[in-house]
Amino acid sequence: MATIKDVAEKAGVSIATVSRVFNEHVSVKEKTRIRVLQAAQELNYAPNILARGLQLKRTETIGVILPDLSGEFFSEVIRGIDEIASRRGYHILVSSSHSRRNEIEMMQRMLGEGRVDGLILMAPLLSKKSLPAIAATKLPVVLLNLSAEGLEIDTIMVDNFRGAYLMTQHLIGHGHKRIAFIKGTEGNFDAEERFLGYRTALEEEGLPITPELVERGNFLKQSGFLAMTRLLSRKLPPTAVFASNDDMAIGALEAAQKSGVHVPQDVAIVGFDDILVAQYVRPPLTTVHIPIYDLGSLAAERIINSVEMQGQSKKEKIVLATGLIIRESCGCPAAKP
Amino acid sequence: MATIKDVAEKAGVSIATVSRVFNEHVSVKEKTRIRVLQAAQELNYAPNILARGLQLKRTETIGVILPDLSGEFFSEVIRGIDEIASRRGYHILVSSSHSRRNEIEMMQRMLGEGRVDGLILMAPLLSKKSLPAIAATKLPVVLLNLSAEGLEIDTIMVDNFRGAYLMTQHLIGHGHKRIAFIKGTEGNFDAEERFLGYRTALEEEGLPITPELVERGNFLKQSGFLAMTRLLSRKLPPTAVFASNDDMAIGALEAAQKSGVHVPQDVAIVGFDDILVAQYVRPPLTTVHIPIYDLGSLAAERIINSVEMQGQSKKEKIVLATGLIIRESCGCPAAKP
DNA sequence: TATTTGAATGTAAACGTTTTCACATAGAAG
DNA sequence: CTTCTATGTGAAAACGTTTACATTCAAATA
Repeated sequence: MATIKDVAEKAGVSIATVSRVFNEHVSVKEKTRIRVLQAAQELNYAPNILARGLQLKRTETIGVILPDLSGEFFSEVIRGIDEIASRRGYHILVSSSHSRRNEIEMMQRMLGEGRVDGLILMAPLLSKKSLPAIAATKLPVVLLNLSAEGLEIDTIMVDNFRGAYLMTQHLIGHGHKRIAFIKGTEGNFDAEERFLGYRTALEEEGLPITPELVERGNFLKQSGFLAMTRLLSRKLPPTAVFASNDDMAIGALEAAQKSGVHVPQDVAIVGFDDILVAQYVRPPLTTVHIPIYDLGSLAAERIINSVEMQGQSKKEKIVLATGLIIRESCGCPAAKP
Repeated sequence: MATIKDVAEKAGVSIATVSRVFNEHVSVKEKTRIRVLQAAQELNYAPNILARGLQLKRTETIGVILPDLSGEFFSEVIRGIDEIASRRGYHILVSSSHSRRNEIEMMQRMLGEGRVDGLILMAPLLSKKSLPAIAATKLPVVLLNLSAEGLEIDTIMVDNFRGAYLMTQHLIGHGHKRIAFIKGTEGNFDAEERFLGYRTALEEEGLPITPELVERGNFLKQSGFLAMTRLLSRKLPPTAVFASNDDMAIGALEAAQKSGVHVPQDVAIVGFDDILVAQYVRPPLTTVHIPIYDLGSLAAERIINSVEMQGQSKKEKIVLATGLIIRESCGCPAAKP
């Protein structure tokens, strides 16, 4: 690869001048500017980003740590991030963390290595204890779907609580009294918020929270299937089931169909996330919509602003609204989108 | 951030020694090793990757350029890449190109800037003319789904031709004589291969290729819908429709249902890709399965090997097998997976 | 003409590493 | 007591940039 030195030599100038040309400095004569550009062109020169980054302490790269790279959810988030990042001239360095220990460690590494200018961190398993460490970092960080109450950290969240609350109310509105809940991964922030929404709605309506109607799950389809199977075997099975995400809801749907239980006639099933498949499944799934793409694009927007203001930007807590998507699996007559 | 110098000072050694400790050099006394590690720990030191990369001319990062970041397809590819990359200690730098000009330019930049050790390039719009430039690069490149016949470039492809060929034969086996085809994006490599498979099968069976049964499309659902609408308005409509991908097939399905045409009784519809939704749609879509995840993981495997052998590795052309997934939309009686 | 000014360019230090080479120390061999 | 050989460590160059400061040179001013 050609270096700035080669270009300087070929153009008969010093490396300083070449640098100035490439950084669009004012004081360089038009004639030499052209000569340098010409030489650079011929040598196929591109400034080495590492050397530049070392000098400037900027890399024009933002790191993204996500819990998992599979599934539609995360691809949407990445799409949102990438769209904004590339529009503003940034690159993105993606990593997926697979465990709790991993999350922290990757974060530390990314921040310490000087590889990225800022970090978008979606770490639903992160414990509250590690948050102060994040707040203390010099590098800008945006937290996705994780509360950092009272700390100086940018966060963007989805209104899990409200979504779950509204959905539960909707089911109650249908006249259901025995509404089961399939929880998400233990310790996962979103999972807890959603459960809270469910509980609160029940309490407000004066309905009991029956432990035998609250099942464990881990956000995977399979666990929804199993949870539903257990629910159906109860002496008094539920008349409605609220799964913490669509994948589990679809698993539950399959379990019901396998047992000859009709949805929504015998039991209503609803989910959360509004993934693409939700509308193709039979019956189409009533669910809570999350603005996934916006989650990513907003995060990118904020982190880049923060980077360009050198961390002087005011920290914000943004909560994105969720909304019910009424389809057929809750027992409503077929509704148009 | 703490630098190697700070650590050296704190530990009372030279920076060379610190460096040796972190690179697991042999000749450093156990006692000083511990002392250095201790100091590093206390200062929360992590080697600056830019400085190291500048010196070593390695970044342990591989670049990934994909045509678009939306949709299940690309998220699967990325997942495959990331899985292998992180297992082998590499990071991935993701970019999506939105146009043909973009593709080339991004590639050039990534390669020139020293940012990545190797590049995984999925650029279905890349013209053949730019391939020699790629072959000439020092940095390892793996091409995804793009033929580089006769050139010294690693490529990994999916057997589009065979998949389309088999699927067409399958439809012929059902007794169809008027089989329509909805093409993919003009100039897209996959699109062309698939069309070729369709044509070849028809020719071999002595069936005519009727121009009025070959419709344009662009791989988006909407275009499948429109193409199907046009097909249904023909004097002699097709009895089977083969869409170049599942998204368009699903669009076609919706068009048929909207016109009151029954699938598969009145017309069979099949797709290509085997995306997740394909199995949830009614009727479940018969399609061609592509090992998407493997495409990514194999690419990562190869590029990293290539990087670690400093480009001395033998270039290979790998073709991944595709296979029919028979569901109900082709008229076969419900088949178990 | 001699001096000042300002624009254009060059010189060299700095960024944080790795690594070659040289050096110091200590024990082994003569 | 010298000389030799390991063994561990340090000094300094190199990687490719940016930029503060120094220099040059021509035009403007006195």
